[in-house]
Amino acid sequence: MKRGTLPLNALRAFEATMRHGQMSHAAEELGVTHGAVSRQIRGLEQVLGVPLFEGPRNRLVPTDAARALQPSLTEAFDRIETAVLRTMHTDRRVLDVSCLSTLTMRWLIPRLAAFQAEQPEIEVRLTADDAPVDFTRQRFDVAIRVGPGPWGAARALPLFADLTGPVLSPALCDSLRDPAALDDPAALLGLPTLHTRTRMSAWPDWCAQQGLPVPEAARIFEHFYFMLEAATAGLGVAIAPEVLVRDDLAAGRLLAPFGFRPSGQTYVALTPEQPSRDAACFTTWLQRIATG
Amino acid sequence: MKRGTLPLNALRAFEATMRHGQMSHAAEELGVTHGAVSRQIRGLEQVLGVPLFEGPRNRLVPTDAARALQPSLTEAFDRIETAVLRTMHTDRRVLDVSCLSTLTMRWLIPRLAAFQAEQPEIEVRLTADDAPVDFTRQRFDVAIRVGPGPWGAARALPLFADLTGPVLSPALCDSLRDPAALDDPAALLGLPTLHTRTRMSAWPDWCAQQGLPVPEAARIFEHFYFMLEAATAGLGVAIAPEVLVRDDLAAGRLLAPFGFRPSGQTYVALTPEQPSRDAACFTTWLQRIATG
DNA sequence: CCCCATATGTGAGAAAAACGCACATGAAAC
DNA sequence: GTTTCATGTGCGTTTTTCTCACATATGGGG
Repeated sequence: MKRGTLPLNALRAFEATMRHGQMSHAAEELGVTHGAVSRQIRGLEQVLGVPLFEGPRNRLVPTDAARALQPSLTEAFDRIETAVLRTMHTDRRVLDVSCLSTLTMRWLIPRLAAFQAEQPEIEVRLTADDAPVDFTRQRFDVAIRVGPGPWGAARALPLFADLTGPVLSPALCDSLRDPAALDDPAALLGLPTLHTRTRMSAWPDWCAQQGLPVPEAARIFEHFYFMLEAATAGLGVAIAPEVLVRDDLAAGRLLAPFGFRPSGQTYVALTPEQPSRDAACFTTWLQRIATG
Repeated sequence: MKRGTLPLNALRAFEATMRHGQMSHAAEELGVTHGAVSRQIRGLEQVLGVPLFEGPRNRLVPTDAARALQPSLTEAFDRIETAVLRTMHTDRRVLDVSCLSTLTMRWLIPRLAAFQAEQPEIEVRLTADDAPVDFTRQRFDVAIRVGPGPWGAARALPLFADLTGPVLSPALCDSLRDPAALDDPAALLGLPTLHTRTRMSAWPDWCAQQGLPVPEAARIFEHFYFMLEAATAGLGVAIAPEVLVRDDLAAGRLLAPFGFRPSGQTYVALTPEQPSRDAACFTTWLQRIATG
């Protein structure tokens, strides 16, 4: 059952349109398409029972009713926003961080306790994502991404280069018949090779680097960390970024007999051009542990 | 892609919960289940990054953050609602009329169709009430009241004098043993007498007029129109204003063997000193049908 | 201590709302 | 007449919100 209450989203779309003077600009502010705004406004006219805009399509003019309605709405939404922002920043300082999911799990989270110990009053809120980030439209303070760049209007702080190479478990390594095989990358092709849908080019790229034929995929995983778990379990060889397996290497859970090579991409911490103090604090800490 | 905007629905659920003191009541106001309100509030806590309620589940207590947030929200939503309602009534001409509930039911509503036929573009919105009306504080355009006057700053248009007298059903009338009894008002005291809490003085007043002793109350009703229904059903004799039984008399459902006498009070249509055109139109119509 | 009443919390699926995409349409400018 | 600009819209997808049914927590009363 639909509640008989105020169409708040439509009112917000209308108010933004009045403030900006046209639906397209309001759509930008709201992070939706102009079609969504258009529909909201027409729906609002149905509810209110009065037209809000008139005139030619490319130059809509607000009606008297619209002009009369807007000031109250603008003040109300301003008041709500102010109150909400005040509340959000009253209790705890929240830092919204968008990070690649595997990097989050395998590199960032294990180190995050150190940051929390240094800055206990900042709450880091992680969101797993790898889509392009637009700080004007999304409520993130920091985004960690990997790529060749450039990074648009965002401020990019390089963390570390993306180094990739084959990794396998010690048990799998021992299963190689000839111990001398570890001198020859081609020996790996005799083992099951693990792939992930999100990085299907990993093996072809590595093989091209080595001047080797591309092996037939032994297993394809939906998620990168599934593949890494499989590698750790000895199910095969995977091409992995060094940063994602650094802890496993250090712990002896994985071996990287042929090391890692630059993929041409870089891990970066992105912020708005004018980051908040907490965002700057966090990214400075990221750079520190990235080089440590 | 998710828009990074204020969670308006959640804020509204929260605000309603604060105003009502518990989620279940807020849910009633919003027309949803308590589960929906519960989820909205917990989601809002996630977004804001602060708890809004604490304490035992069956007696949640707002946090300081919640208390600080609510006033702005309440004012903002009130403002939005006021502005929206004002806009909705701009195009359609709405006339807010406050009227005695029994008069509304038994006299005004049966005649209202005639007014709508004459003025189809005016929507008459009725509110049953008998409290004193203050046009500077209440959003009424017209109020219909009965009393001795005076009527304060309001402009009062007299409609008709309040005439009261005993009424009973034909069946009850026939049950009187002596047909000549209808010449003697005292004969009525041999029948069950009906009273209403809101007009306990009706019978004493009438008896004083007739020089008769006050009868023992046979039945007392909470509402006037309940009493009138009982009289029509032959359960007893009631003292009624003529205007409220005019249609029943004309239809033969009730009899008034001893007629009606002025009670000293007058039915009036009240408006602000400067009534709107629609209010003037309506009160003119009221006077016309009152004398017709 | 048990039972009952009251109020919130939640899994899962359904319903509703909102949206994106791609294109259509109308009007003004050139 | 063409181009540009801005809104309008069909349709399918996504997201949000909700319901339902039950679970859980807590306090009060006997």
